[in-house]
Formats: sequence, structure tokens, C-alpha cells
Amino acid sequence: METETRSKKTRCIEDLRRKVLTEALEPGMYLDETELADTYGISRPPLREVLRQLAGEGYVVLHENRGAQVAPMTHKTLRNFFVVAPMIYAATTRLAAEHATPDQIARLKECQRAFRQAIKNGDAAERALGNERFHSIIGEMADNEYLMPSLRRLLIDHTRISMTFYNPRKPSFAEQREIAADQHDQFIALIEAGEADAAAALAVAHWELSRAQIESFVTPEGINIPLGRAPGVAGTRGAS
Amino acid sequence: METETRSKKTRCIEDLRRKVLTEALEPGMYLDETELADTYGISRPPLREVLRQLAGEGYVVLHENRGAQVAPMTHKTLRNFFVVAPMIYAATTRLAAEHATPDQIARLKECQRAFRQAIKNGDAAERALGNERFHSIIGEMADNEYLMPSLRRLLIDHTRISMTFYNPRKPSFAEQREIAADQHDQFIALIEAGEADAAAALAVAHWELSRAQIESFVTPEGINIPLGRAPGVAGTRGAS
DNA sequence: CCAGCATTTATTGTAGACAATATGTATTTT
DNA sequence: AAAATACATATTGTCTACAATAAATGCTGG
Repeated sequence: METETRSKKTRCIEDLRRKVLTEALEPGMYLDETELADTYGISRPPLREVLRQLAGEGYVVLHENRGAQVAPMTHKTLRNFFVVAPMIYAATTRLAAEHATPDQIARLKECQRAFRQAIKNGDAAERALGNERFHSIIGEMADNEYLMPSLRRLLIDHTRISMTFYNPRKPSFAEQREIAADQHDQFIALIEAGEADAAAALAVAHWELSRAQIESFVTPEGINIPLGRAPGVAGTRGAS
Repeated sequence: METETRSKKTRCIEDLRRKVLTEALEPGMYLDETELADTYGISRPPLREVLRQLAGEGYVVLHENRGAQVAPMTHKTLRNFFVVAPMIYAATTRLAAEHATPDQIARLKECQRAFRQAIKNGDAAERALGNERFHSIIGEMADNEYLMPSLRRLLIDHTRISMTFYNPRKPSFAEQREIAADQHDQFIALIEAGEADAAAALAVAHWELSRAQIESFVTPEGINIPLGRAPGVAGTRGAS
């Protein structure tokens, strides 16, 4: 009989995190305690502990007497995200370049290998999770308990936004994914070299790439159809 | 019989938060589930939920099969705190000036009244909690779910550090407390006027004041006693 | 007398049953 | 017919009792 190192409860936490990040559990969705407890083979009290913990981490929101909800994405989400992300990412990466240990760098390299593999396989969820893990490790390198909470929160929604706006049919994306993967290699090089300034600048550039990708969905190009009709008629729908 | 609006569990959470912030529960101290459950008149399962939540908020740390520990302060704590605090405080205050609602401003003013009262009363714990609450409200004004987690974490330790290094016998402190209270009034004025740049600058200045106070303990002035004896003799004990 | 191991004790982790609250529906009244 | 209220149902919240794990103590052997 194979001894399972992780407990059922730990597996439950990790699986729920994964499902939220990949939007297998959609933002705003309500969760049924009994159903989840049955799914993971534990009873409701420990499951409720799990939900409280996930609430603390920002994966879910708890409503008194009304259960747990997957953290919703509101109309303010993207705006708030854009305001804070570059600051936190830059600060984290700078500190990572200053404090990273050899062991952490090895783990980052291994993570990058898996990330490139996921890109090659065309697995959107694995790619998103790999990216999340990559930046999580950089967060650990920064080794600052005051920065980590906001970074974690940002990474949750960054991952979910990526999943939401993912579109495999748009060809320019394959190209952008390559750029992103190359930037990850640069992260590793700069962190290993301890070049804090350059690492922070790269973090901003990496962020800008991601932001451009997101914005191309939020404010898409107008449909390029010449106006051939009288005004006041339908068919003039531009970018919203 | 007076109807209590808050549940026992909510009171438990709020009281534990308060005790951690005021160091009535000392950093690193281990907590006994049974004892706490008895104290607050609830059973262990809901208490364990409370501890998980407090762990998510950064008040305590959970160790598997070994219980909950009040979040410890290590040798890295102060350094990490100094690195991140000005950035987060400035960003939060800037956003608060941009987004504060009239209702929030009213609450901030009320909080400031209580804060000044606590100073007048010479109640160190109430003053520290009042200060925490003041900056919490500014955090709410910023209305950014990605910034709040780090702000909360910072405020916990900022409050605890203030309590640790508080010394009522040093007269220059009364003066510094007055300056801090005056700065709070300026926060209110600038936020109400929507002056984001000035508010952010004030946040940095407010932080510098606090930092100077903390540093005067960490690296105290040497005791100014002329050397009048031969070396190697007792009586040369410096500041510890 | 010290070291290692077994046993005991205290504390954490979990389960199942019960209580309380909220929602949805049906009925009744205006 | 519409609205409000009362009831039924489903879901959350809690408690007591039990199981499992880790620390502490005492015992035995070297």
C-alpha cells in the first residue's frame, strides 16, 4: 500500500487552489460544503477549516450563513490589478535578485523547464499554473513576509485573467508566449547574477507584455468595415 | 437581556486580534485550543476555524500537529518591514486620496478623535490600536483588494513594534506623539481635498517619523560617560 | 550513570449528529 | 391578481465524543 505523504486535507487545499486558478471553479460560483467534503473524503469541520484558509489566501470569499464563494471578478478587478501589479512585481523581483539562494534558483530552473514543456504541449491550464508557480518562487526568493500577501493575491487573479482571455485561435499569441518564456530565462539569469536593477526593469517589461495582451481583449480593435450606409443605421459598432 | 449583535465567534476573532496587536499575547507564544475554546465559550471546531482565519491574516502561524503560534518576530522582521512599509503606505494613501467616500472620511475623523483621546489618557494599548484603525480605514479608502493584504500584514507588525519599543519615561516621545497626531489631521485634510501627491508624500514623512522612533531603540545612543578607569574593569556596560 | 526504548499523557485532528438560520414555495388575505 | 406571511426544505453552524499524533516520563539494559 503506497504511503501518501500529503494528507487528504492538504490534497483538498491544493486541488481547490488549482481549480480556482484554472477557473474549473468559476469566479463568483458558490460552493457546497457537503458536496466538497464528500469529494475529498473528509467531513465538514475540516473542510470548513480549509475554506477559511483559502479565504485568507484570497481564493474564496466567505459569507456568514451563506457559504463560500469563489472570489468574484468585478468590474473594478482589472483596474485595481493594473494599478498595483507593476509595483509589487518590480519590488518582488528586485528583492529576489538580492536574496535568492542556490537551491531556489535550481527550483526556478526546473519550473521553467516544465513551463516550456506546457507551452509546447499547448496545455493552457498547465501553462497558466506553471507561470503562477514561476512567479511564486520568485516571491519566495524575495523572502519578505510583508510583500508576499499582495503578491499571492495578484498571482491568483493574474492567472485567472490569463485563463479568461486565452484564445488559442489568435496566431500572434504563440509568438507572445515565446517572448514571455524568453523573459523567464532572463529572469533566471539576472537573479542568478544578482542584478537587482535590471531584474526590476525586466519585471516591468514582463508585466507590460502581459498587460498589452489583456488590453487587446478588453479594448479590441474596431471591426474594420468601411462605412457604406447612411448614418443612424446599425452596423457601426466599434470598440466598447 | 441585551441582544448581542456580534456572535461569540466574531468576538473571539476580534479579541484575539486585539490581544496579538497589543502583545497581550506575545510573539512566538503557543496557543492552547481547549483553553481558548473555554475562554470564549465555543467548542474547538469553530475555534480552529478562527485560528485558520487569523493565520490567513498573518496574526498567527499554524504548525501541523503542533498547534497555533502567535506570529513570531524574527531578526529579519524589522529589516523586511523597513524595506516594504514606505512603498505600501505611500501607494495606499495616494489611492485613498483618489477614492475616499464621504462616509469613510467621517469615520476617519471619528477615529482620529478617539486617537487623540487615547494620547491624552496615556493609554499605550488604546493609542496603538487607534493608530492601527486609522491606517486601516485609509486602507479601506484605497479600495484595492491587491494592496490590502500587505497593508494588513504591515499594520499588525507596526502596531506590535510600537508596543515593544514604547517607553513612557522618555520625554521626547510625548512631543513625537503630538507630531504624529498632527500628521493624522493632515492626512484627513489632504484625503478630503483629493490631493493624491501631497497625501503620498505625507505618508512617507509619517513613516519616517515612526522609523526614527524605532531606530532610536534599535541603535540607541551610547551612554555618555568619560572613561576614567583602567580597561578590563567592570562598570563599562553599554546600552544593551 | 547514561542512553535508548517503551509506555503514558496531553494535545491536535476528525467524524457524525444536532441546532439554527436562510431561502423558496405555497397559501391566504386584501 | 398581487403581496405578504407562514411553513417546509436545504444549507450552514456547532457540539460532543473519539482517533491519531507528538511530547514527556519512566524503565530497562549496557
